[in-house]
Amino acid sequence: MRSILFRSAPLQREAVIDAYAILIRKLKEHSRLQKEDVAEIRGLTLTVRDFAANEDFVRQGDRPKASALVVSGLVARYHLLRNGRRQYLSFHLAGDMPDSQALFVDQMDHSVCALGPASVASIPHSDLMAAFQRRPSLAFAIWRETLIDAAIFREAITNNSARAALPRMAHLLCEIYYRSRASGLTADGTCAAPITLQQLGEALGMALASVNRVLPELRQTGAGDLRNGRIVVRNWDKLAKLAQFDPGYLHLKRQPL
Amino acid sequence: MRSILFRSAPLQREAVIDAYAILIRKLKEHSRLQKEDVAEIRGLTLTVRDFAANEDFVRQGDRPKASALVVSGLVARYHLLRNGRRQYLSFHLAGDMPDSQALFVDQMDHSVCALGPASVASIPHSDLMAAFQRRPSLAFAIWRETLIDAAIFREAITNNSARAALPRMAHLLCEIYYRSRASGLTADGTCAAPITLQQLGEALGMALASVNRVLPELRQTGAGDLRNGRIVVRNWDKLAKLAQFDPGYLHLKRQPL
DNA sequence: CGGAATGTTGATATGCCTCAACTAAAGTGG
DNA sequence: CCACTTTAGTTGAGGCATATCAACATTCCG
Repeated sequence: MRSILFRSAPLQREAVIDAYAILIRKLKEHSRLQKEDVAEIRGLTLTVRDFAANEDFVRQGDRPKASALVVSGLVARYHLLRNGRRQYLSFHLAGDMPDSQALFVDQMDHSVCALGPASVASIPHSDLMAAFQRRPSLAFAIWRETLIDAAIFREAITNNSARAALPRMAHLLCEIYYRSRASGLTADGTCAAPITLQQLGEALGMALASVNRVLPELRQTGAGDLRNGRIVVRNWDKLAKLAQFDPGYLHLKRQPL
Repeated sequence: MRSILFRSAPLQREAVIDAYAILIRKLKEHSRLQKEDVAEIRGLTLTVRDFAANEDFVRQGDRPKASALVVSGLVARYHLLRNGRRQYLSFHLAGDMPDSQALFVDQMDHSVCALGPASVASIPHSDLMAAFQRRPSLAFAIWRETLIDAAIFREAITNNSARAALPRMAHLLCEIYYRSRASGLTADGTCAAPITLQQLGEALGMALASVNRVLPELRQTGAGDLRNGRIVVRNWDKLAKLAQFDPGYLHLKRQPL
């Protein structure tokens, strides 16, 4: 857990500037921001830190005094069960605030970790609360963000409870790809998704062996794939149909795909 | 769908007064309310309606202009799948606001229905937004409410993905009972839960036949039961242990059970 | 270069689903 | 109020999807 503050100054400035822009961009995906809102965001104190793959930055039971903002990389929330098993709950891209709930709920009921190497900014709750007082519309934008999170959780309940292995896996790939695309993180029908097969199983409620049977099956359909830490979409319509994927629940601006 | 407005006046007044008290009580379960917050709540326009069992009051695709507040009875959120199957997502007791997300997310991605007969109050979004402007702390209390909802969704992901049938069912009973108790809705170790076995299966991602095998199995442990639309807790410690139930995620004030 | 993490594949077991037939209860209309 | 219809609950037989266990290949990383 190295803080970027210990790096060379130019790099730090660059990273911090990016972080503001990334948050602004993300909130604009679903909310209208006035100039004043943007100004408030730029007034927030951001401290960017780099994390290695599999490093936790929030743990179940913590009482954080700051909220995280993903600047780059992929992070995930997960429950830790008694038997040591993990249940991954959601994945978060650049611009996401994977622990914004800690603003109003004292104790973390889950952990958050980096999946691959990731940069995460930390924003003091006090800064956010002060900004909310001055600009309620900024609070509403972040509230909306947490509500979309909830919609993603709901979809995960349905996905893991009501869909067979293949469509279930396809649905998760659709979701990550669609959200990546909305955030401008895709290229050539691919996006980064540094998820191991073990983790994929722990997200979908499947055994590792099953993941290793279903993923090649999905590959063979020619619709899409997950390989070398990247999602590859070969035929979006086919993949979405296979997954019964309807992006409405993401509440993003509709865009052709 | 009969509006209580068509009933005799005294009944209406009684119901409306109850509804305010119920919301105030509920928010106090996790948030501190100042006198001014309570006054704002009492200034909201509430319209109470009665619903029959299985009646929807919000539908997937709707763009509601008012938020619902459960006054009595049990309601549930659910996804409707292409094949007509339902996936129940969460259950809501008196005091809950099962569609508060509609305040900031335009279109409903799920439906809400009454499970048994239920009374539900409707609060115009405009009223709520105006109250939020005057009392940000009230907005934060309701925000917190939506964040606890999200925690319940997360737990459902874990429950339906990582637990076998018996503990899974036990966990849901624990949750509903624990929340009922926090809201003062239990008596003699029982609480109302007008859920059919079919619906129980559609909440837990289990086939009806499986529910009909696992429920008697749970009954035989002597820990708890669901019968005639009521949850019966015979041995809380045993039930909670069986379910691996840890109420932390509900973020309520801890209370001995 | 060695060890750990990740990915692959096969054999076997089993929990849960599907299908089906039936009972019991509840609600409805004559 | 009773016959009828519908909904809810029960139970059995059989099959299949997915878990579990195990051995091994591969890649990553220090």
